[in-house]
Amino acid sequence: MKLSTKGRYGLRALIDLAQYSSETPVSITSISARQDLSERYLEQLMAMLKKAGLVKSVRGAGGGYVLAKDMAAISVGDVLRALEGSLEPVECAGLEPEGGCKASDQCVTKYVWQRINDSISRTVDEIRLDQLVEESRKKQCAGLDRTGCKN
Amino acid sequence: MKLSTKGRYGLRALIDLAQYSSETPVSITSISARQDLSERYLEQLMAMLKKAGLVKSVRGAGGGYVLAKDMAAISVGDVLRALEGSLEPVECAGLEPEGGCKASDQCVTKYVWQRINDSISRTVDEIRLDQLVEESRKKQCAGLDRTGCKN
DNA sequence: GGTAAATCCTAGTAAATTACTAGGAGATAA
DNA sequence: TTATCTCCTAGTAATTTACTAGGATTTACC
Repeated sequence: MKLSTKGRYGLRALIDLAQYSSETPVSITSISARQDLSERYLEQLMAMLKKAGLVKSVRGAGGGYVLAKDMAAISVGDVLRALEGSLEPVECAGLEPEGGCKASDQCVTKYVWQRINDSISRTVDEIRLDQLVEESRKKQCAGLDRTGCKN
Repeated sequence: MKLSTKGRYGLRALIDLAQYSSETPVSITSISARQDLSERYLEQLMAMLKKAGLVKSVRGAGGGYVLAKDMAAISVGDVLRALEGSLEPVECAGLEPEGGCKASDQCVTKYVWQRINDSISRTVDEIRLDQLVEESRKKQCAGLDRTGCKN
């Protein structure tokens, strides 16, 4: 039940992007320098966020990334699902009649997995990027030394 | 953010044990037959549950396992934590001053991990084994064909 | 037009983790 | 004494993770 580095790094990167975004796009180089992340790896995470429609890219010199929508319209759930795939703790928790096992409507544990899933979803969907950026400004995280931080 | 087979199989096994427990202990052989699980693997899971104080074992012929406490005193959280280790989505979510990163009190993402952690904990700690056994009896899961079910 | 600064795209890969299997030692009821 | 159990430690194939590597392409600017 651990989040991978994709989710951890990716959310950090997106908060950073939101915080530093203005008219001009923010480059991977600058994000990875501030957040102490591998440029090459971050590149892949940004590709996932782009595919999910959370960021837009500007190619060429002076290019980079900008948020594709308003900060308030992006939830932590959107970000984590883009990077981690489904957040369901067990696959059968979903209601898809295809992937799920046949016994699932008689299955007691399914009830458990579904409740865990619901509580995670509710939580991540109610935290929005603008809240985090606000919080970050308050805490003056800009100068935060990220060296060695894995979260 | 997936639960491993330890948590999935182990919870199923423990519900089965609770359902079939009486004066006589329940053997791994019988649980694994009903639940379609590997005996050898289940052995290891039961050892973890025993170490966590959730079940007691009776050695020798006619032996097996019994719950170490009342069903109502065992939560899904107890079971999953025994089998999966901490359920925290990210290590720094904990308050341990040792393992956590130094920057953690200025760290915005920590707030996110902590909220996810809290919601998972609240959910799994409020579901108790007796509720699941009750539910299982209602649904008559005894005859449920578990062949190939991975959850 | 050339160059530097970017994103884009695909592969490869070492390390860790998962999900088991295997082999036997020890305990106990019949 | 034997069959049926738990207990304990190792081993291991497959998968996943967390990157790194090598370019191709696009674009601003001189």
